[in-house]
Amino acid sequence: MNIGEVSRASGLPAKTIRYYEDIGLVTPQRAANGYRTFRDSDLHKLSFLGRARSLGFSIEDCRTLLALYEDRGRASADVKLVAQKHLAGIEQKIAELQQMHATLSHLVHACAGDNRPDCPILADLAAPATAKA
Amino acid sequence: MNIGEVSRASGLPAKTIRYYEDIGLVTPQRAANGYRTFRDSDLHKLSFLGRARSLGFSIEDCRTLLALYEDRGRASADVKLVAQKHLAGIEQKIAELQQMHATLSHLVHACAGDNRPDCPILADLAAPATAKA
DNA sequence: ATAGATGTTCCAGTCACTGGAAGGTCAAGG
DNA sequence: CCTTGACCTTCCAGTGACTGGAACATCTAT
Repeated sequence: MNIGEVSRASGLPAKTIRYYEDIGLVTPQRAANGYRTFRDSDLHKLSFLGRARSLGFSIEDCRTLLALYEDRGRASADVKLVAQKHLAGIEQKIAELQQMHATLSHLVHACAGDNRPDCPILADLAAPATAKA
Repeated sequence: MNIGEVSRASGLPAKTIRYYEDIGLVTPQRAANGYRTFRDSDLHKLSFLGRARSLGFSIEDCRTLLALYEDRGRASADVKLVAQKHLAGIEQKIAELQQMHATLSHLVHACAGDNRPDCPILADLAAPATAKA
């Protein structure tokens, strides 16, 4: 398979696939004309990567997960640990975003949004330490 | 005030303050020795920026908000629009993260986490389109 | 005089791509 | 045989918002 075909099959942009080769996540073979030639196993890896990335795993996590996937003697505990750490990171990000959301939605609600200059949003940004509402 | 003092007062790292000068968000004066000299208004701006950034506004949003803040003839509607767009972005990110969280926590839960190789997490990553649970 | 804290600039790296330029290769149609 | 268009190649630069570090100047206190 050429890169266009694996791109369609994996859902990953060709640019991304080349990048993954660059950083050593896949190692397609080369045809005589210089074109990359992907085996089924390469496509499989790329799909794995696409799915792991879509769950928010970092590239380094993906590298680890891929290595574990290919290690038939792995301990599932190792996989679980990677996933749990990532899960904790996600939870933290959600909490941060929810905090922002609470503050911002409160401010947006309080803002008239008309043609007058008075604006509680700007007032809040300008006066951080002040108690509000 | 020198950069160290405004750094302590604003809570922003000196590096960040220099960066903000680089991109034109603040324009401190210079003393004869080449040191940056910050006025109260500069510190005020930096605090504003720090707070806006902590609410997740992009640098470009911050630039807009700062301009609106300093425009006494602004319409609060303009401010509100910026905030609402940002709020929508936050809501989308939260939704994405919650989707990831749901999938991942399900998988983590299903994984024994022992020294055997069988692992539903890897199984899921390897078989994306398959129904699970 | 000197030590240590503070300041300066500039360059490079982060993360995971993404865009674009400049050019080689291939299959189909005239 | 030639051209057109789709596909492929490499390489360089940019994204966002800093952050780290090197190499050097300046200030403050002893």
